[in-house]
Amino acid sequence: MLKISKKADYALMALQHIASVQFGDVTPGRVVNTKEIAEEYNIPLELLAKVLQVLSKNGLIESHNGPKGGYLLARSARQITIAQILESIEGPLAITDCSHEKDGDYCMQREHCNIRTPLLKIQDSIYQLLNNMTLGDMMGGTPLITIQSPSVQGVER
Amino acid sequence: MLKISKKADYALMALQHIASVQFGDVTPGRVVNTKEIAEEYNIPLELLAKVLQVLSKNGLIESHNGPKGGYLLARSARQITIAQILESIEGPLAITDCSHEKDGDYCMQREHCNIRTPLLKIQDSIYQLLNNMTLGDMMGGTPLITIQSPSVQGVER
DNA sequence: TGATCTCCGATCAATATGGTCGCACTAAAG
DNA sequence: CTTTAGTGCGACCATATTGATCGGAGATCA
Repeated sequence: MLKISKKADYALMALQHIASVQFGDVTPGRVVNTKEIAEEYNIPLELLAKVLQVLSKNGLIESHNGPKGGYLLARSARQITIAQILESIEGPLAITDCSHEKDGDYCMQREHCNIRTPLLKIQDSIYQLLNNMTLGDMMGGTPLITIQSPSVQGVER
Repeated sequence: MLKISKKADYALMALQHIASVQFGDVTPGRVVNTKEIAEEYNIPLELLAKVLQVLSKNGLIESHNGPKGGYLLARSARQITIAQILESIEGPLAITDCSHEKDGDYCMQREHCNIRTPLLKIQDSIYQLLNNMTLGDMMGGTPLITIQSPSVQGVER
C-alpha cells in the first residue's frame, strides 16, 4: 500500500544520478543524457525520456538540445525536495480523494464522513516529511538523513 | 499520488462507525451489521461486506452470525492503529517495491540503486506516523491529533 | 423450519500504469 | 548547409490493479 509509481522511482534515480555527476569530483558540470542513465540503471529508454521531459517541463531540470546535449539540474540539489519530485511526476499528494475535491465532485460519503479531518492531518504530516527532505539529503553513499524516532510521531493523545 | 484505496477508506469509516456505536451514549454495546453501515455512508453493500470480512479475519473485529448478528470491535479503539487497519486491507506498507523483496525477486536497478536507503527511511517514518495514531484518536468531532510542525521533519541536514 | 444474517469464492468492468512507437524540432560538428 | 545526435511530444497498446457484482453455503434465532 501507499506505493509510489515506477516513474517516480525512475525520476528519483535519474535526478540523483544527474546531481552526482554535476557536483561530483570526476567530471563536474557535465551534462547527462537519457541513454546514459537508462543503461546505468536498466530503465527502459523511452519511459525514462518521458519522465525527464516532465521533470524538465516542471522546472526541476534543464534540457540542452542537439548533440552533446542532455540534462542539468535547474537549481541546487538542496533546493529540490522529494515532495517536488514526486508531485511533479504523480500529481498532487493526496491520500484520499476528497482532499482536493472541487465543487460538483462530491463523494457520496461526504455528508456523514467521519474520517476526513484525521486523514487530512495524516496527509499533511506526510507532505511535511517529504518536503523537508531534499535531493541533497539523498546524495552520497552515506545517507544524510536520520530519523528522530520519538519526535516523528506528530500525534498527541 | 500515495493514494489509499477505497476499500481502505471504507474500512476506516466502518470501524469508526462501529466504535462510535459500541462506545457511544445511545446504544452502547450494540452490534452493527453491514447493511446499516452501507446505507449510512452510501457504500456498496457487497464491497463493504468483503472489507469487513477481511478485517474480521485479521482480528480487528469480531463477527456474530445469524439474525441480530453483526460486528463488534475485537479490542479497544485505542489499541487499533491506523497502520493495522490499512495494512489489513492493502497489505504491508511499502513505498517502493524493493523494500520487502524476497530472494530471486530482485529489481533490475538494484546493483546501482542509489535511492533505496533514503526511501526506506521515509517509509519508516510514514509507518511510525500511522502506527502512532489509533482509531480512538479518530473518534469524535474534534480530532485529537495535532501536528508538531518542526519536529515531524525527521531529517537532519 | 424458515428468515436473517455472516462467510467465501468466482467473476467482471473500469481505471491506472508501465512500456512502446513514430515523428517533428534543435543544435553542434564537419 | 548538411548531417547527425540528441530532446520534445503525442498517440498508442498491454497488463495489473481496483472497484464492484453475483451466487450460494453455513450459522443462528424465533
